[in-house]
Amino acid sequence: MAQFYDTMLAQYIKNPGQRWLWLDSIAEREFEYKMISFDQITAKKTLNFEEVDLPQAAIYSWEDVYMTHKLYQNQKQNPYITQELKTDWILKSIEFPLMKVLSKMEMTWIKIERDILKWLGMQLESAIKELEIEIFSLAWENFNINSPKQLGVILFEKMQLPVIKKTKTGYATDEDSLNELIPYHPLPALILEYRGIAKLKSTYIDNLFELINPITKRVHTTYNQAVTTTGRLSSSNPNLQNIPIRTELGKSIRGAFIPEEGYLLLSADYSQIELRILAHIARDTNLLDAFIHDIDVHSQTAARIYDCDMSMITQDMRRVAKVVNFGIIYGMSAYGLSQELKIPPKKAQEMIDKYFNTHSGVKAYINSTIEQATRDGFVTTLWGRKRYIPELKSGNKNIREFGQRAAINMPIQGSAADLIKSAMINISKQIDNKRVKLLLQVHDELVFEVKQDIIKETSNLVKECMENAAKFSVPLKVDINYSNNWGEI
DNA sequence: TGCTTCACG
DNA sequence: ACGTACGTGAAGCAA
Repeated sequence: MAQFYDTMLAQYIKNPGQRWLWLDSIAEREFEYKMISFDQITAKKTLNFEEVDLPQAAIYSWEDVYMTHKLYQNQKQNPYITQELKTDWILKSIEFPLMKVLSKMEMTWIKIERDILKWLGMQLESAIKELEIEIFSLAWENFNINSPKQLGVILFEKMQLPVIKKTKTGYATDEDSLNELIPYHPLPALILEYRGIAKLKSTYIDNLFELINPITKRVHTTYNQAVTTTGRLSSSNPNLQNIPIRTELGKSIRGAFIPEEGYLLLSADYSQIELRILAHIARDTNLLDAFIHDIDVHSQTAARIYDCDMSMITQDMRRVAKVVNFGIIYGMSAYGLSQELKIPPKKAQEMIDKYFNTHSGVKAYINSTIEQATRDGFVTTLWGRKRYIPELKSGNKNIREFGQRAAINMPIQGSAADLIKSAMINISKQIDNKRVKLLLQVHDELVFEVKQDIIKETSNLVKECMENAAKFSVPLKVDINYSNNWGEI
């Protein structure tokens, strides 16, 4: 088997925070060499050979080959990549093999039922029209509802509604602000409804429609392997990692994603993966206990925060605890929690104190991570993926505190990314590519297209692979679902 | 191009 | 006193 190497991925692993990973930027930075750009050799940005300056084009081609090789040599001698074994390991054991998995996923594509999408689009179109009429009559004039600027004038000047908060450029009209205005006037609620529908239509129906290949009836996404600072993938054109799911209307859009005739869509998602990883890294007694004994972790956290028995926990207490658990992973402040829960900052602070009093492992993890990150200038995942955080040394308190939150989050989010990447590589080696196709990765979820008659054994294989992708001090749990569309999964 | 808003994990 | 939860990508507006 031929050796694989990719200079861009190596550069990414060396420092995922670097903004420009394209060869020309790296050549300029590392070798102080300015490469000829594509635009420079083609007058009209097309590959029309009559308009190409051939001697220039020859140099252009040579540069691509030569600079790639030069960079390769440079990386091979770089003490960073040769001496730091773990970083080298990430590259060889995760990123290079993953490259082949992703390329297969990109070439497979996912099928879309055009008629469902078209029908939904028409429904939304008429809903939007009706809302427009209602909004314009309440505002006593026609205006562009999509323009935050024009909307601000209507709400805060014409209607004299109280200004909740401001942005750099004017009045804030985001969801939170509009929600607070609901008691004063019927307009804000209608605007929110309009926005929700308009957003779904333009981003997830109109755009998606244009990206369907008329012959194959499929869309293909691009997986970006070298963009995030934590090691996650991202997806674009279209972004299939943010297809709606949280509302009924959103879910109906997922219903248009269907499998090939004779196949089913199989979805496998890690349950509470980031909290499990936190339990493992922080060795927190409470979290370990919850996952080892398969106790609902949010209810358990609620019992600690409210200092009561698990049997006393209401739905609302559990909801609050869930917000706290997420907040911990993001390094939240009392203020942030108070905003999220719409409670006074003082109450939020009490809740956080209570959490840290009962979760000393998590508290110690946060403190030691910030200390280590500030000392070393970087954090790592369990697999050794690295992220530099220069913000930690900033003289600006806000920037510094942002660095601390990023330092708390990256080892958790990044380890989850490493984990699912390993699972993807493993699964790909074990499936029959004609009958089982990996289509999507959505951070903690994998979606496959599976021939109907082997759905049971494939489910088991995928579950096994994902749950055993790492040996942690807590078990990993994967939920499996399959259906004839992505909406019912 | 930058900003605002909002979809997802 | 100050700003305030991590990581993304896309659409639409305004300049």
